[in-house]
Amino acid sequence: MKMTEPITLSPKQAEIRSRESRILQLARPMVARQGLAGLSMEAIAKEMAYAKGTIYNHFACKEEILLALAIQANEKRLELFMVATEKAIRSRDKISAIGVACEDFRVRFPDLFEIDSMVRHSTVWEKASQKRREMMAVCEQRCMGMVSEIGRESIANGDLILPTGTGIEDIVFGLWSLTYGGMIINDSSPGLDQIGIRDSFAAIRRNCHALMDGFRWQPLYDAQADQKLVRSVRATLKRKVPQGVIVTASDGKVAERQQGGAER
Amino acid sequence: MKMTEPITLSPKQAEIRSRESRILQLARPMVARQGLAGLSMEAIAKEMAYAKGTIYNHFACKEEILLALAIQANEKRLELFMVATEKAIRSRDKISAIGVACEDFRVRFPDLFEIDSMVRHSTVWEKASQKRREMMAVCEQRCMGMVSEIGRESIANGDLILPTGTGIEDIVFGLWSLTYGGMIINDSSPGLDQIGIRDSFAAIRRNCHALMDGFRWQPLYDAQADQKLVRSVRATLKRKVPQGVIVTASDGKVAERQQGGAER
DNA sequence: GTCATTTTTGACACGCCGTCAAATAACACC
DNA sequence: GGTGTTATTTGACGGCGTGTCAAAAATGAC
Repeated sequence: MKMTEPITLSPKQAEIRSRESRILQLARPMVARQGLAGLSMEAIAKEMAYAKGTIYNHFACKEEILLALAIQANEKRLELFMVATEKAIRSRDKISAIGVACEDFRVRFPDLFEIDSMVRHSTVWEKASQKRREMMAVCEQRCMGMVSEIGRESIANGDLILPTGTGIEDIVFGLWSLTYGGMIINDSSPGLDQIGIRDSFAAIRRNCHALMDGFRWQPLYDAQADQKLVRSVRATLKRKVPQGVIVTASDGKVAERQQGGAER
Repeated sequence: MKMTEPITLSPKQAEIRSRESRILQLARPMVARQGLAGLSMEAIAKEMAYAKGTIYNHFACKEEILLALAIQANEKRLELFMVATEKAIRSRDKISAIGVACEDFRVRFPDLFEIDSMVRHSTVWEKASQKRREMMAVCEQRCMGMVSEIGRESIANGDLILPTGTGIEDIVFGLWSLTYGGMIINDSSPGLDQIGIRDSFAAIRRNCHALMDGFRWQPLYDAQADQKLVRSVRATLKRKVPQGVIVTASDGKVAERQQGGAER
């Protein structure tokens, strides 16, 4: 029978723990290059000079690894959300700041963005373990919840008045659809810019504002003010969140590993 | 050396042609069930009682089959667009009608919807042949183009005045992102309705209207009028487009095969 | 009926998944 | 250090699938 967690880790235990994140580190570029098919348990084992079985001790299948990476992705995204909203005062500005954070995430962690979207396919989702699915769900709720909270703030101080039959979640859902959907379409629609979309991020941002304007969420869109805010949030993100990877062990503990950040 | 296309097909030629669509018919449910991984050239060959090599004569790889199905999907969607807009008079109503057509497509051809989104992944897209990719791009442009055209109509008669720096394509892109993104998120976000989204289609529709309202696209949203329109379009679609599959041979010829339609 | 051309066939080489009994390493206690 | 127990690692194995290609079979023109 297994006792409760020991206070100190034996050297062996520690080695096993660290292996977990090494696997994820190796897996990430594989997935980025070739999708789920490019992620090979065999290849990971060979690369790490372990037998295949050892890798399977950590993750029961490819999909588990993918989900673990997706969880990292959402943690990173949430981190960006936090940093982005720090300085904003009016609620609607906070929403805009989160939009910029989404762009930033997409640009600076394209592989994580991709992984996050892969995980949504039922064929992946269904193969992963209950436990990890729940962890993922929690991550997602935290992101959504943060935006909803800002919305409620806006309602409380009178900046937003909901039409009857519409909840703040519906609007959050809309902003999210617009942002996420726009990015997916932009990545995958051949000749979209040919049709007239030069800067798809700008278009997405503009559309989010139109959506909020449509609900008369105050203060209404002002091109100049928006541009200023976008620039400021981008600068903040660049300064406070250097390139990096959050490595999460399966037990939920988190370790940070910086890759290219100039500052500590 | 090959001559130009003969006017009449030899029996053998005809058999080969028809095999093409039989393959697609078989492939469709496979993909629907298990995604790309569930689509097996081997299984198709076995099912059809041909050798594997024969299947490879038609499609160089799984991805080719998937793309062929995606093309069918887009043809079907365009058909729904056409039918849906038939009766609308005001441009903005036509846009709403297309939104309803998107819902209808999602509901009645969920497998095609899924296939369409699978094809967007770079790992699939890149493996398919140039030729088929172009066919797909054309299909997509036709759908987009139809919506843009309606937008231009609105501008021409004064129902919509674009802000400077915004093109009609940007708004179309927004509507599309909202609709497509919303459906994807709805399918894949665990516990979205738990958070408060009961009827995601209604939410998407409402958000599309908010987006248009945000651009002051006339006539502005009116819940009653909208509900009436939605019902009417749904009825029209059900009547004029019974369940069916468009089967397209690789040469672009089209054959229709009805599955469950009561009327011819 | 003959022969050139087109089409089909299925064995083959390869790669990967996930399993599991046996081998090895770690540890706890004397 | 020795010994027995438990935890971990190993890699061969069966299964499934891809994509190829030389040989076999079918087709059709004369």
